[in-house]
Amino acid sequence: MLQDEILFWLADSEWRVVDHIDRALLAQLQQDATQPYAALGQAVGLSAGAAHERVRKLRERGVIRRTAVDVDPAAVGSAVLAYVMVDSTSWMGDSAPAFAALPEILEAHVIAGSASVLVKVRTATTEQLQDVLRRIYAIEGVSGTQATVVLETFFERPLSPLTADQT
Amino acid sequence: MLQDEILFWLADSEWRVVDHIDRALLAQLQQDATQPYAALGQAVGLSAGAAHERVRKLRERGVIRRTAVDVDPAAVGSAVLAYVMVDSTSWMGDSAPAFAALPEILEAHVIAGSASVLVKVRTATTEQLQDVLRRIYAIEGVSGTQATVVLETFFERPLSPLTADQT
DNA sequence: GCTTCGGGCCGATTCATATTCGGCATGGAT
DNA sequence: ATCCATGCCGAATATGAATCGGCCCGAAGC
Repeated sequence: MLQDEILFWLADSEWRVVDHIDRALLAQLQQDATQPYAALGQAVGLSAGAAHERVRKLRERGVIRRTAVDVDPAAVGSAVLAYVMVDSTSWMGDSAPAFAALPEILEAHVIAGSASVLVKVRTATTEQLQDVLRRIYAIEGVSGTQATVVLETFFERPLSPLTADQT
Repeated sequence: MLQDEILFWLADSEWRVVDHIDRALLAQLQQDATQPYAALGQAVGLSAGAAHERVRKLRERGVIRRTAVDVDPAAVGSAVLAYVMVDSTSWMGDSAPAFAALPEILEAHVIAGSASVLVKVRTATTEQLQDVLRRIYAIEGVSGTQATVVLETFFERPLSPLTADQT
């Protein structure tokens, strides 16, 4: 029945449907993408073949963007996490490449509010964090930075496909 | 040679080594964890069996925490992204479960600075965001919130294991 | 109301890949 | 100098991915 399904209108004028079974599959695959399709199917009440086909289509449609491993930051030498509010004197809308050029920057967003860009940074030490701030400051249009250092991370988790349930 | 390797001293008094080949493997697996071990091995100059063994150990040691799919937030109805600074009147160190209980909260960190907790939130609409703020406000000890709405995301990417290269 | 068509699921088959294993080479320690 | 541990290779085996034909709907058209 259609009420169980969520419909999305996309820019390319195409309807895409993600029903509750797809959501359950996505939730499973966010937990563990290495489990066999047989187990996956059983978890959502489908045969292995049907589960495989649905997952294939979710990939094809771009709902699943990719499959990747989750690496412990501390294990590869990035123990310091900070969020940086970036102030600017000019329009930052085209500055994405400048931020992307700094590998320590994990996320960069244009935000509403007094600052104009918010970035998430991971480094090995606070000295390296300072160096990243210096390089951010060197970006065209940047007039200032305000760093917030994380003392302890409660948790970081993926988006739950099961919660958001209205159009 | 030892100079090529990064050594980490861990709390449990055990040395763990992540050398440059491990880093290359991690980088590959962050790009695409579905590729066969044969391709993986070729990418780093190892046989499939050796690559398999290294990856197995990286999982065992917890360097690889899990393998998961990356889901497009918009496709499952979470188009609004916001960061929320949470002010409090008391020690928030034990409040992790209270934040974790809200599924729309993707990250929660204790921070240095005027606010005490920083959370990342995804919802379908701004109305739902407001509801999340209301629920955050209801958490014991929370005295105020300050939300910053993201207008455009430049990028979100995984930590690069190749950059952080000093102890 | 009946027929046709398209979509989705199932179950089995085939094929690719993961996983395991024995053997060899290297480097460090006794 | 020898022993031992570690890591790699290449092959054998087991497992699961990917494919395919057939069946069962529900919707659209006659």
